[in-house]
Amino acid sequence: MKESAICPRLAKAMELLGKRWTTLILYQLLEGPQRFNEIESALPVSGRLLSERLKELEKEGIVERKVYTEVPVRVEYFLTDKGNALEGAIREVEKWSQCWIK
Amino acid sequence: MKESAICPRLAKAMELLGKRWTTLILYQLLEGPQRFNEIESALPVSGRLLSERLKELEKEGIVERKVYTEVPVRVEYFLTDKGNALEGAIREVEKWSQCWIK
DNA sequence: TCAACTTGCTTACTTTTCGTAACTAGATGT
DNA sequence: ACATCTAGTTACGAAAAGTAAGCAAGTTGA
Repeated sequence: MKESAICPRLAKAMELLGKRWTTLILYQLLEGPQRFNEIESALPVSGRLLSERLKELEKEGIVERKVYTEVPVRVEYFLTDKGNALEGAIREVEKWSQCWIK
Repeated sequence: MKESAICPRLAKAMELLGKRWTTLILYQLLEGPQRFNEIESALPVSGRLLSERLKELEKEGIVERKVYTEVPVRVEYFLTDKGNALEGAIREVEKWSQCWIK
């Protein structure tokens, strides 16, 4: 990698959001808190990748994880303030896709 | 891959925009038409990937390519209407990154 | 008692994509 | 003939993604 002329914050943001599935996972979570299996069913992403992405997003403070020790165990993921702040961007992409994707 | 519950248009959009470098390349082109080497210098992307991405974007009608047969040859890439329509989304991500990325 | 089920993952393995660097094509200039 | 410039392409090892099977913990059913 060579040095970049672009803003490092945007570069960092795109390093996160540009990863496969990440934005669709966040889009899914805009609907509200959701369980692992719910997200997995809603998107064509495998458990392996979903687990990986959710960990990354948790580490970045975009998503939080809450465990309910029920039977069987229930784990819910939801957006933090930082995550919810992405709604504008995600909605813009959604709008664009409605207008421009055949 | 299994079937997805989410809107196929958004899925398609994210398949494009979610690829590494794609959004940063478009961000760069928001500045105006640019040559291959200009984009390559502005971003930490290699010629190999830049070439690949620009072809994809051209195929999707998001970017256009114009060759000037000068000495040496000059090739400029610029956003189509479809590409420019992404400005809102890209600016939202930019704003988010300014507010939320350390 | 104990096999079976459920959720939320993890591991193992294959295929695809990426990153780095070297190389090519076409049109000059020296 | 040889070096130079832009705009790529090619080759190849490394990293990431896709697929499928396995696992732990608690509970239910026989």
